[in-house]
Amino acid sequence: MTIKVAITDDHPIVANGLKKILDDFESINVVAVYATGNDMLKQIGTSLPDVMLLDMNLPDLEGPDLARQLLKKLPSIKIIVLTSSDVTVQVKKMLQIGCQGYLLKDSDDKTIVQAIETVYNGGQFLSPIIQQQLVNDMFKSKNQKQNTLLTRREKEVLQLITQEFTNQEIADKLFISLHTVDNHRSSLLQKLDAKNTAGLVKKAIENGLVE
Amino acid sequence: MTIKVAITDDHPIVANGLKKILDDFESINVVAVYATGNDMLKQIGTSLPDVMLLDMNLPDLEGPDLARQLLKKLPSIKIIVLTSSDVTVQVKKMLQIGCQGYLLKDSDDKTIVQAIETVYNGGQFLSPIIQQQLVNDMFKSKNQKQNTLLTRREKEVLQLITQEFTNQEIADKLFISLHTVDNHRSSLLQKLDAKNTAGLVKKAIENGLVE
DNA sequence: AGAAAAATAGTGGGAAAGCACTATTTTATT
DNA sequence: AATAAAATAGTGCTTTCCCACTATTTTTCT
Repeated sequence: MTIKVAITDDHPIVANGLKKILDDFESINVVAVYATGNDMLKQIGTSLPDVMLLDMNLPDLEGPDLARQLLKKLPSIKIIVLTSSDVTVQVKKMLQIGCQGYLLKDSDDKTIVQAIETVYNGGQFLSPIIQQQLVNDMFKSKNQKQNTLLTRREKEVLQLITQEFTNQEIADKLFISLHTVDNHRSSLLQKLDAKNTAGLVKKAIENGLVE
Repeated sequence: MTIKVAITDDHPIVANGLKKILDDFESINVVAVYATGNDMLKQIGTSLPDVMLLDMNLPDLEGPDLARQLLKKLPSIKIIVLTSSDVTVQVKKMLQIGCQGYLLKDSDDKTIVQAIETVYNGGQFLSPIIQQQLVNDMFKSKNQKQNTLLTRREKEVLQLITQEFTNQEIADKLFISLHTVDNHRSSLLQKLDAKNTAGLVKKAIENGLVE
């Protein structure tokens, strides 16, 4: 029994490195390596892997979107998200979509193989640090806010704020009223636990919402 | 003639992947892989590589410090900085210290090998994108501001701004008047070419003035 | 010692951000 | 089809930010 694994990562070092690491294991067969989300979606039909190692931060498509589309095409595929960031908000989102694993890039060979085998057998695998963070997060959110997830519009507004636009300029750009922008801004301050613009920008950068 | 190469990177996937990639080339011999800066410094005497592939963002030591210490121990070693960020300020710093190469992690196998061979033969190697950015940066700085240098007080104020303090709060903290803080803030806006608080925070983070 | 740069403090005014609300319409989700 | 979430828009108000000045004192450098 060999597990068919595919890799999607735009960093050749990571992608090729992973492939070489996995090639050493007899139980695993790397059937494809993709550099972009679109490449992967187009060609996935020919490789039909059991497990996909998916980088969160691809240049062309956002992680959650890509995962959703992939699952639509191959509903039985197991996705392990590969990332160097450990932002719990993103982890939650990916798990909600239906990903079975979440690995930080500083995992060693054995952990990766273990993760692949676990999800292949119907299990779930999270990097220990992430698991811990999720638990901590649950405790926190019970006491305070469960709504750390930003909406589409809030993200747009936040991004424009980091680009040094004023509320009025943002309103013009999005064809909405100044008041609406102000409202979004207030929600952002609340959700991100920030005091002012400075805090918003910091959180935006921390959460990878900039550039 | 084989080139002795060592790797220092805290991400096992990257480190092991790199090793496996380089093992395929006969002209290169990977003599050591280190996960932390301190490990590397301690054990570097036994491996004595010609070229070091050095990750910028190690958990224990800052990139510039580590490079300096490494060069003190092995003055003839060639260092290629490996990074996923392409912040020109950091690139400049590392080159100034005496690193010979700067590679983005999304370089492919051949580029990496080429970089190793180039620096081994006394040359310099930069990822094309970085090279371009450095050139652009030079042009910019010649046309406009040579005064990107912030004063002691300006840096203090900027740091407090990123910590979400208001001008009044900053004034109280530094035992100066609100007006003085306001003045520093204005200089910061000018010097950093920012429009507002959002811009200040972005620049502060870009230039590594936060945390 | 003298010049230059930095830090200090001020006035006055306009623009922007932030807060606390209410309220309607549109979009998702089930 | 019903409910919840998100997006929209508003009022009124206060605080903070940003700008353009002037001006004095303190540090730093040559």
